[in-house]
Amino acid sequence: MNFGLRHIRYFIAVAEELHFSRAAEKLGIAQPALSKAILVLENELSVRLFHRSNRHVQITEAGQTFLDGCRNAMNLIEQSAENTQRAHSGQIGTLRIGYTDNAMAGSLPQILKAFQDVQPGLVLKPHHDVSNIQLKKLDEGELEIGFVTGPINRSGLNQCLVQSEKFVCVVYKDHPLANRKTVRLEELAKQNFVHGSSKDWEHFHSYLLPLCRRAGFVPKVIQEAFNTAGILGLVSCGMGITVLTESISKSGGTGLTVIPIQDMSEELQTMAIWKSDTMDGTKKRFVDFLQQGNDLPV
Amino acid sequence: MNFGLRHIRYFIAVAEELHFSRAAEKLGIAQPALSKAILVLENELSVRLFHRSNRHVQITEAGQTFLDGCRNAMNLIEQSAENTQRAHSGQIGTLRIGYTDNAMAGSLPQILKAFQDVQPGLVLKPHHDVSNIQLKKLDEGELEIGFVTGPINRSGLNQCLVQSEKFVCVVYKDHPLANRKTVRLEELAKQNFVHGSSKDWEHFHSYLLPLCRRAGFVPKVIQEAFNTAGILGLVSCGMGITVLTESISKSGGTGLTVIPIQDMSEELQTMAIWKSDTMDGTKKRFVDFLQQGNDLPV
DNA sequence: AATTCATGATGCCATTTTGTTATCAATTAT
DNA sequence: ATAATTGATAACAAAATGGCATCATGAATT
Repeated sequence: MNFGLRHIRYFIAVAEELHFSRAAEKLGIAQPALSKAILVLENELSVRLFHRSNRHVQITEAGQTFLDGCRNAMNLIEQSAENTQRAHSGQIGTLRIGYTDNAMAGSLPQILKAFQDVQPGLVLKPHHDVSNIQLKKLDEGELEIGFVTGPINRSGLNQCLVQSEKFVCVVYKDHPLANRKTVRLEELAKQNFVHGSSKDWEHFHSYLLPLCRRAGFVPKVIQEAFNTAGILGLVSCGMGITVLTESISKSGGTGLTVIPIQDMSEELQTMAIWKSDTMDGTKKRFVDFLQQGNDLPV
Repeated sequence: MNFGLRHIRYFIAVAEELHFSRAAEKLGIAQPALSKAILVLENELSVRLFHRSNRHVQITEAGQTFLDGCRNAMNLIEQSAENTQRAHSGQIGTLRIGYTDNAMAGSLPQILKAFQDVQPGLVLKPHHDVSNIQLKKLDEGELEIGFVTGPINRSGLNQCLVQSEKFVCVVYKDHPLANRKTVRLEELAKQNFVHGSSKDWEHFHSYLLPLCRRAGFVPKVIQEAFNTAGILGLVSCGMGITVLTESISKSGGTGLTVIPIQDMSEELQTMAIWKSDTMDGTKKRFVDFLQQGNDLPV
């Protein structure tokens, strides 16, 4: 098997014309070159592909078999080269996108929808993961884009602000604070907190806890849940209160009261984040779409 | 699209190893040659296929797309080359075989069955045609093998005797001759004959008529039919008599009597026949199988 | 029968492609 | 800081491909 695409192209031409001189002309080469190329191919396969008399050329049965295969292969390769170029320019492809509860409760759905409208050739595969896991998956190439709680300070990653939300206090509707218009953070010092589990929510906590510490207390956590729905469920049945962000706290359903936190200027930022090397076409398209001007390289 | 199978092979190797030096070693070439080949491929496609840092090589998304296509194409080509060789050696393929009523009523079914048993990879496609048409189709490459009434005297065709049968007289069961043990050919001079239509049966007649002429008469044809079944049908309902061969006259069913013809040494020969150029593998196998020693080249 | 014609094969040389060795440049590990 | 790893580059060698002139053969023409 030591022939090339060139031989295959020539073979197809001869099979189509059944005439060496004409096929050679069509290929833009001289007839002897074509004769030689076909001979090489025949030797390589140890198969006679054409019956040639000096009057007529006809394809052998084996030649016909080979022709079918060659036609398919050539189409496949051409098609594939085209797809490759489209994948390169980002017209087709797959984008694995990580998201947090915060991102999905906020502006991510609209972003994905809008992007799909502009780039219908791309398949988006969203994966729900907390920020830490997303960072790991980005590193290991299991995600192209993450939507995480930020900002992140890590080299090799670029990011872009997607949303910024105030923290709010969520209590069950019979709670003493339930009818307050606002609370101050330090008022929560003696409350029982429901939190996300330490391991998975470490990232979120790393933004919230310093603020509590600044307000002079460490939250008294009496219960942990694995996700937002779990936290809000525990809150609504009276286990305690929690602090989340505006948009996500809306998803809790009845039995809950959301109270703005007074004098708290810090917001929880959700960032799109991606590896700055390996900028493939699809990723580039998505990032360009996101940025529309407001890049924040690390 | 000006790259070759070589580039594709190299690309697959690099994609598998994700390491130029190792891939080169595996391919049995030096690393710079491989680097250059991949660069050529990338330029040709205008697509970066690998992200290379000095420490790691990873495939791009576009590269992955191309890899899939290349793998398929390579498999296809390798598979196809193999099939081509098998087709050449006659292990696989198709054989279009023409046959006359005589051949099919005689030994052809056993021949085809026996050949299929020995060469299960070959597809046999039998076509019912009178000898003339078969010869034309052989010429035009629409048949590989014909089973015709012979012998044939034509250059470029080889043949091989398959069966040789006595002529017999077929009459309806109430016919005056019906209870005779044998007849002589000249006794049929005054009988009404049912024949095959002149055009299609010309070939059969060209063997039978000279024998009648030698016996001193020209058959009085009162009815023509298109095929053997038609002839025997007309005979059985009393339209006349006919002369056919032993085996085929057995297929006529009731109402008919078959009478050997006395003192008639000539027999109707059925020959396998094929073009002597264009000896493809499948045809060669079939011919070798048929001959088992007794070739009759023209 | 002799001649011409059509057509694929062959020999020889030029050009292009492919490959090798030595070396560089950049990055990581020690 | 130094050594090691690894892909890219340069210069040259080998192999492949292509072109031109010519040959060989069988068919068509005279």
